[in-house]
Amino acid sequence: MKSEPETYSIDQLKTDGVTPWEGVRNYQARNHMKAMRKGDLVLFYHSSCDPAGVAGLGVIRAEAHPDESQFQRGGLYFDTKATREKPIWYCVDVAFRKKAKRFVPLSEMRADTELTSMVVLQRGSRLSVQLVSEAHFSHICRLAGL
DNA sequence: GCCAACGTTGGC
DNA sequence: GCCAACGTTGGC
Repeated sequence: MKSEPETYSIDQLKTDGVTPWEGVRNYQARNHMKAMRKGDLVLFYHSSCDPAGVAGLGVIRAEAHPDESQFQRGGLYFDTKATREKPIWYCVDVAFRKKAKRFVPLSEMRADTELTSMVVLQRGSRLSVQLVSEAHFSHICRLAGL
């Protein structure tokens, strides 16, 4: 799961303990969240910053439920087409698990032949919620000391 | 249903 | 700040 640290960082998650992953407004990303199950592990990726990369580990605390921000009129994530009866956007609750002992920068991931097929490294990959294979996941965890 | 225009993402 | 990639919108 990607987040701009200026908006929401791994340190903020550590402070909060758990947070609803609100504001995702992309159907594919939403569907990835709907597929998540309690206890699933999450790589927390810092995007649009220097350096970008994997900053830590989260765990799914609650499965997909309606994203409250879609109902907040005037709010950044308000959606006129969404109703309580028929919500459009969903979010999962993500709990803090661990901060990377070693931050894994994107540049290092790109240089790593084990990770060449990882979704986040593909050209134009902008999805904020992506599937990570077991192999890539454990490799990143090794690099990060997680 | 096509596709141009536009907005957003996010690395560089 | 640039720009490629890509999703969405809306006219036709």
